[in-house]
Amino acid sequence: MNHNRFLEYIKPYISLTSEEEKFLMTKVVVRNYLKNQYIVQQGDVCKSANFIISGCTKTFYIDLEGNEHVVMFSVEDWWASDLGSFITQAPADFNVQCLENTQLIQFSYENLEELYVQIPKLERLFRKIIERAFVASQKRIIRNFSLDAKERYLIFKNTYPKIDKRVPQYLIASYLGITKEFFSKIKSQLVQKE
Amino acid sequence: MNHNRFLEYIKPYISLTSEEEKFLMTKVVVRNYLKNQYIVQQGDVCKSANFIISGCTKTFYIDLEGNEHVVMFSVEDWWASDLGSFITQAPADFNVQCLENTQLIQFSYENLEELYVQIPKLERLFRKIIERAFVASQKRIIRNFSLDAKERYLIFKNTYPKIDKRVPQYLIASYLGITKEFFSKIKSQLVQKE
DNA sequence: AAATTATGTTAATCTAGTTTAACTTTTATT
DNA sequence: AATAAAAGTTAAACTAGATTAACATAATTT
Repeated sequence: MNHNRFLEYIKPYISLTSEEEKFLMTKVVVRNYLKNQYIVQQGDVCKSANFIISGCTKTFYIDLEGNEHVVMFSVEDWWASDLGSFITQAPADFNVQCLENTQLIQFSYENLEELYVQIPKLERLFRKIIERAFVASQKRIIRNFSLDAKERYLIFKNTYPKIDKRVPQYLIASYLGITKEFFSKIKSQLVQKE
Repeated sequence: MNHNRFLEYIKPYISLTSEEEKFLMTKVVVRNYLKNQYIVQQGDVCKSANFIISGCTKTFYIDLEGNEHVVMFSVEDWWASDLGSFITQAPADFNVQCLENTQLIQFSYENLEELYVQIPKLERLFRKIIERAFVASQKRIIRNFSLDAKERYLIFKNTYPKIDKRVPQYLIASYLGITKEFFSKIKSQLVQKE
């Protein structure tokens, strides 16, 4: 029944027969992680594509100075993997860590390759998912260049109101590319205006 | 013969029979643009996926203050489209303009959909291409947050030495997210160190 | 309930990068 | 060849955001 969430998720993209759905289910693993556990560690190979059934993760990078930079947050119906590491099976640049207890559906690299062969429609599914992710990523680059931190925060808050309330504020600051101190300043300015 | 460049390009990803190659060729158009011409205009729908045979383009965004922000450069063997507009067939956020006379292979939206049906391997091809593009885009976001402008420029110069020499410097500044004046300062600092 | 530890705020000082403006060099156009 | 337009440089004044540091308020752990 935990698979259902994934099967619902893919319906707007492709339709599978019930046999295909059953076969797919035999090729995935449902796994539970506790808050603060790592799903992927920088330097290790990301062995599975992870779909979130419940919970919340941060994907982040520790730079050479030891500073943490949040690349993305993932919640229900989204993915939490180091895709670069997964597709090349090379060491990960990013960490993925649980911000809450999190339940995942995991596609191992080998099983997903097999699924692509057995159910070619899945190529289409993942093509479409990644197309959208790429477009969002490009737009974020542009926003980072053309908007100041306050504007970026307002867009974030509007786009992901649940995440804004759900994760520690210093991680949102990191996602926005600013320090927690400056983020604090921005928020107090926004409160005063109301 | 202009198709050959594309057929070579896809070989690392998928292998097509010669019938498939021929069919594919009937579904694309080769088109020539002059320097400064627009392939895609912000506000219009991006009607085709464009593969560059020769030439060079910039993909850019004009913000509300009228400032230009370069999202990417594209040269031979790369793509020059507003993918977000193409996949949704909604108005483009970005412009794509030729920096040189440019020859393209164009896949119209309808023809590409048909190609996906007739040659399902193409789903795999485009999945893999976009996976890589997404990974590169994520890494760029992180670099923009964790490195200063000088470091970003050195990485750009190393990664795309040809582009560095091929396009106007003020566009590279825009791609790096800095002003042309500050870019000029950085470069003179780098020259002095040698 | 006390004590840690994690998270959040405020304010002073500092800096990477912007803005403005004047100037130089290169490239296109007549 | 002359002129205009586009691209690139330099320098002074300025600002968004970083840094440092001290403090405040949750949230956990003992």
